[in-house]
Amino acid sequence: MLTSAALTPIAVHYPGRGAAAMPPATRHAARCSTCAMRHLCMPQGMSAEELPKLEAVICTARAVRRGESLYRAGTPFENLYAVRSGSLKTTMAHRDGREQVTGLRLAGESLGLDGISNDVHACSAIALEDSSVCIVPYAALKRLCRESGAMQERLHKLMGEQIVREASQMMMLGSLSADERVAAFLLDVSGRNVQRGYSSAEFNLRMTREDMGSYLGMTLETVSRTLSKFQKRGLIDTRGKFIRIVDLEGLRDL
Amino acid sequence: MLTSAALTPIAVHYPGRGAAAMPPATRHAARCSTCAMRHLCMPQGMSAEELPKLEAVICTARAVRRGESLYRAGTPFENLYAVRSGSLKTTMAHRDGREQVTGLRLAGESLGLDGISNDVHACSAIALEDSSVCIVPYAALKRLCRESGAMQERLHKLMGEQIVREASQMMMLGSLSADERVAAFLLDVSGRNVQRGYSSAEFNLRMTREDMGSYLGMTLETVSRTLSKFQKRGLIDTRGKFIRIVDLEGLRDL
DNA sequence: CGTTCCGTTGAGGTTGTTCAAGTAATGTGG
DNA sequence: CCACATTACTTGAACAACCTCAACGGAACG
Repeated sequence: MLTSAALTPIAVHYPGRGAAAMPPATRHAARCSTCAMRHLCMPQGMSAEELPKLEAVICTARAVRRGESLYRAGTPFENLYAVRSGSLKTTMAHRDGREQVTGLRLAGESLGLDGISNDVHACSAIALEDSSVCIVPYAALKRLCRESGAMQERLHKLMGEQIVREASQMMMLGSLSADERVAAFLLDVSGRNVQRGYSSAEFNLRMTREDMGSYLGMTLETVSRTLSKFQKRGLIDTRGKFIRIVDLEGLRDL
Repeated sequence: MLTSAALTPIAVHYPGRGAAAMPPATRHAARCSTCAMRHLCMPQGMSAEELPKLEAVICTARAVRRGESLYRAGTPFENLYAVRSGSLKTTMAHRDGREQVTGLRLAGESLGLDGISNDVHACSAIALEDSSVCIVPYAALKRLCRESGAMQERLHKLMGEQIVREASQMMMLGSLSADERVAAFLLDVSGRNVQRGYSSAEFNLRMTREDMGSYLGMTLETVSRTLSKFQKRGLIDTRGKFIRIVDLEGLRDL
């Protein structure tokens, strides 16, 4: 769990700015070993002698500006990533060019597993705000996994988690109404914020209404109308991309 | 790729009966090392000395009767499985009890990865016909993966494939019309048949219309109407659960 | 400070759902 | 092996949820 104070301000106190608002010194202090990477790289039970190897492998950082892609569908897969600050969306395209948002990654979460099956990325990853990621060369990580059972376990869990998360998303798309989907999405983001040590009630969702709609299988207009409706009912309080959940139970009950 | 002649009749020549139609002797002959397990367990590049270890770990079989569950959501995760004959669906439930079909597994495909993240299964797996699976104890497989890079690679690819498959399914649910979804589904099953050495044009889909609807995010009535429409247009030829694809290109063009 | 992108809201249309009835398959016990 | 019970599939008609098109106000950004 990411509880490092260094990252907290990014999401909570500088909601409109992202990583850019964090002073460079702080940014530098938030090295992988003390921040988001915990989640990917610091399984409990990793021995003192394994840790340095791990850090040697993983700790290269990369900045991605808002709108830029970290990787593109169809390009060779080489690295996994952990979001250090900011947030990204993953998208997938049809033959006919239609694109859909398939995922949202917040600070502390991992990225890039879609490339493992074919050595080519199946999705594109695009920054929703100026962000920074840790680069984890897959080949090196694989080697490490053969040396360390804890590391192997961690990687398996990461993949397993994504499998379950995507299955839940399929369920959501397949059997929930528009209202239910929006509510479930807000609760999901809220829950992930709690996991990462942030507020469950307030957050900045850097996706546009169109991104949300694409992710939730509906149009941007329906997203907007649904959020307005929730607001009228006193369930949430929204001002553009900033969202406060007022009645969490109310959202859960649909 | 599963090309064993022993399995072919199951899907092609005994469409109405499933594994039950195969004589017991044949069934016994179709041991893991020669059949479905290839896909899970016989990565290219596995050395002669690794192979026996592998077989020692994986080759326990289990029969699952139509309608029975191989595992249930919420039960402890211990094994992965490879479908040896027959087919299963995976389902996931909401808090409120609503169930949705989240996957279809044909002979040669793997099953159970949904349990890795939490050591508890997230889905249930239910046989669509009398089926048989190979049991692969996860703990033993993990050990093996640390000894064999090829095995590690294979497991990673399996998980990666499921991640990509589920992302595609999300796309389908999120942005395709009912017609497109049904067509995509038929093409998907057709393609998987080809991969497994069967006919791309003819197959028995043991799911009910309700299962398909649940999987595709629509009602059973819409599935039925859509299939009827495709039939009228000369795209497919259906008689209950048996489906022949007449105009593959036509389906691709929507 | 203008331009572009984003968000909101309304009116009307379409797709897919719901409810209902009837028919075909499947499985079971006699 | 047949008659029956059950489950699965098909089709129709009315309705609702969501989409499309359109117009406008506001925020973000160079």
